[in-house]
Amino acid sequence: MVTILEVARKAKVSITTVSRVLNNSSHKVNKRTREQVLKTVKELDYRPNALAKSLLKKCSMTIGVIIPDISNPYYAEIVRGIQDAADRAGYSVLIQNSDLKAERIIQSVYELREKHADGVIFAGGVFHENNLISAMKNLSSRAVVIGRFEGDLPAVRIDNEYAAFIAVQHLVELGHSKIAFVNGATDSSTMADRLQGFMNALVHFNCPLRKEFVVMGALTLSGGYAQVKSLLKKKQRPSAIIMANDQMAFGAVKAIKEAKLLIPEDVAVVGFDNVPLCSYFEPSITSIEIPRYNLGQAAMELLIELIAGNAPKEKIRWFRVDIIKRQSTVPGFGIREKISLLENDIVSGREILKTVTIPKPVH
Amino acid sequence: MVTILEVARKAKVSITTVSRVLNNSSHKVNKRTREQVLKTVKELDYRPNALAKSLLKKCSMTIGVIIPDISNPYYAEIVRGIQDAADRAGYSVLIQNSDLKAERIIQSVYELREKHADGVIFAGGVFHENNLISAMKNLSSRAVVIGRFEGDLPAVRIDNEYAAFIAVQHLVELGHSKIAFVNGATDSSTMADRLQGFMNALVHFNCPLRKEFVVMGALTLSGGYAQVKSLLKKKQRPSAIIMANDQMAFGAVKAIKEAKLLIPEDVAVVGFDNVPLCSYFEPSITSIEIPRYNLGQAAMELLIELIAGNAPKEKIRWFRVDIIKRQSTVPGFGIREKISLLENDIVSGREILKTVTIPKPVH
DNA sequence: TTGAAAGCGCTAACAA
DNA sequence: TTGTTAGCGCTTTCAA
Repeated sequence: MVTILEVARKAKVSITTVSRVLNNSSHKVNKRTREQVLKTVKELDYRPNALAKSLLKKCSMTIGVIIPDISNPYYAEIVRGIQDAADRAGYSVLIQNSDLKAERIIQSVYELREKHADGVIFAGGVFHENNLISAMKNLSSRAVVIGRFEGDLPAVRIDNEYAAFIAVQHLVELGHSKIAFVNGATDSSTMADRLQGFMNALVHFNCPLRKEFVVMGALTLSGGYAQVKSLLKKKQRPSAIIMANDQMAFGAVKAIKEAKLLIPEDVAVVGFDNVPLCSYFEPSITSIEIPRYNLGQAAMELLIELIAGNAPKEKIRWFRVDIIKRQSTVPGFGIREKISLLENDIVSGREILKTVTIPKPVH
Repeated sequence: MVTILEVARKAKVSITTVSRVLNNSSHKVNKRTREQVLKTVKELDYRPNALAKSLLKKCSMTIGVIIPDISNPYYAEIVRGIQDAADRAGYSVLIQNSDLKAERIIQSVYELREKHADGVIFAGGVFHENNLISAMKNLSSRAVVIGRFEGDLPAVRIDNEYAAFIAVQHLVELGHSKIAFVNGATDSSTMADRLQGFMNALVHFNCPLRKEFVVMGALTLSGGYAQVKSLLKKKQRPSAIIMANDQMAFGAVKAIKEAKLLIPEDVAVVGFDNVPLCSYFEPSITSIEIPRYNLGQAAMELLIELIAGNAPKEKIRWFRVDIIKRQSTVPGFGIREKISLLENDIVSGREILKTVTIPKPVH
C-alpha cells in the first residue's frame, strides 16, 4: 500500500503538505506545489488510510445497523434508505443480523464499539432496554431506533395502533363486524401496538371482540396459511381477516381459496406493508402502506444530527400510514371503469381519522 | 473511551501485559497478574480499539460486498449467506449498492481500499474488467465474483446456460415448441448466458427460433407484465414463455389472465429463482431454483482462503440448479392426489441431463 | 515474568 | 508557504 510518506518523497515535499492538499486545508499551499502533489497522488494511485485517519480524528465515518434479518425484504428496504442517506453524508454502514436474539444484539453492539462506529440504528425489536443501554456505553448518545423502544432513545416510527385502527375502520365501512386479526408474536412492540389498535377499533365501532379471532403466527406465507386454515374451521368464522404482513395475507388467500370461499364476498383480507405484489396478486390485496425506505432514511438523518452533537428536534419522528384499497376487501373492485379511479385512491388515513373520534388519542 | 493505558494503570501493570492477556499471547503471564488484568478489563468494560489494531496489523477484519441493490431480495439473500460465513470467521461486512452503475462500482472499490477492507465480493454484474481490476490494485488478489466475470478473478456461480436449457427441455417434454423468452438486459452476463442456453436448447430440440419471441424487459413485476402483454398481441403467439425471474413471471401471469388465456393450457410460464411465493401464487409457478444463500456463503469462504494467502482449489466453483415443476407448466398439476407427490418432485436437473445429449458440454 | 519503546499512517499544533 | 514533531491506541521486538 502506498502511504503518504511515499507521496511526499516522490513529490519532494513534506507529508504535512500532502495532507494539506488532500484535505483542502485552509492552510495556504502554493499552487504549483499543490499541482505537483496532486499529480504524484494520481501517479501512485494513492488513497489515504481511513483507519489511521479515524484513529486520530476519533470518528470512523461508519455506523452500525442492527436488524433481525437482511434477507427479509421489509428490513432490506429500511436498510436501503439508511444506506442512501449514509452515502450522501460519507458514512459507511455495517449491518448486523440479530435473528431476534437478544444476546446477538448485545454482541453486535460490542463489535460496533470495537470498530468505533460513530453511531447505531436499531430496527425490528426485541430490545432489553437496560442491558442494551449499558452495553452501548457512550454509544448510547448516538443511537436511533426505528420502531418503539421503552428506553430513552430517539425514534422514528409509524403509529401501528393507528394503522390497525384504519384497517378495521375500512372493514367496518364495508359492513363487516366479525373481524379476525392474525398477528405476529406480540413480544415485538410493533405487533403489540397493532393488536392494541385493533382492539381499540373494535370497541370504538361496537364490534364484538372474540378471543378466538385473535391469533398469532409466523410472519411468513406458511404462517398466514396455517393460521387462516384453522380460523376458517371454527364454527363461527370471521367475515374479514387482518393479517400482520403481506406475506401472511398471501398465505391467507391460499387458505381461503382452498376452503372454496370467495374473496372478498365470504372473507375479506387486509395485509400490512403494501409490497408491489399486492396489486399483482389475484385478488389484489388491500394493504397498509408502510414507508420503509423513508423510515430508514429519516433514521439516518437523525443519527447524523446526533453524531454532530445536535439534540433531536423531536423525541419521536412519526410517519403517516395509509390504507391502499383493492379487490381483497372491496367487492367489484377492478371492474373496468373503476380501475383507474380506485387504483389511485390512496386514501389518506390521517384525514379520515379527523372525521371520527377514536377511543384513545393517537400520540 | 477507555484505552489500554487506563486498564494498565488501574491494574498496575504495563500496557504490554494487558495486551498479552487480552490476546492470549504465547508469552507467559503470571496467573495472578492475568486475573488482575481481566478483572480490571471487566470493571472498566474495556474494549480494544479495532482501528488501532488494524492499523498495526494491516488487516481490518472487514470485507466489502458490491451488489446492485440490497433491497432486491435476490441479492439480500446472497448477502445473508456472505454475512453468516463472515460472522463465523470474525469478519464484518460493508455493503455497497451500485444500482448497476459502473462508476459507483469503481467508487465503492476506492472506498473499500480507503477503509482497508481485507477483501471484496462482487455480485450482480456490470463489470468493466480492466478498469475494475486496476482500480482495485492489490485488492484484486483478494476478490471473488458471484456470477460470471471476463477477467481473472475466482468465481462462484451457477450454470445459467444450463438453467435455461432445462427450462426449455421441460417445456419441450410437455409438447411445446413455440417458446418465448423474456430476458433481462443482456449486458448482464447472467442474462446473456441464459439467452445462450435458451438458443442452444431450441437448436437441440429442433424448435424454431423466432426473433420476435426473444425480448428484453425490466426484471420487475411491471417489466414482465408489459413484455408479455405485447408478446400476446403478436399474430403468432407463444405457447410457453420463460421469464428471467419470478417477479417477471408474476407479472406475466397477470398479463396472460387479462388476455383471457388459460395457464398452462394456452400459455405456460416458467420463472427463475423459485421464491417461496411461487407455490402460493395462482397458478403456482414452475421455476428454476437458484441457491442464493449458498452462493453467498461459498463466496465468503473462498474469500477467506484468498485472504489467508491460499490459492483457490478451483478457478470457478459451480453450483447446481434445479427446475421445480408446478401448475404454470404442468396441466392438472395440483389435482388432489397429485399434490404431495408433485410438490416434492424437485427434479434434479443434472440427472435428467445425463439422459440427453446437449449441443455444447456443460463444463 | 515484566516493561520500555518503536512504529503502523495520519492530522494538527507549533516552528521556521 | 513549508516543515518538524507529537501522538491517536495498539502490538511486538528487545532488554531487563
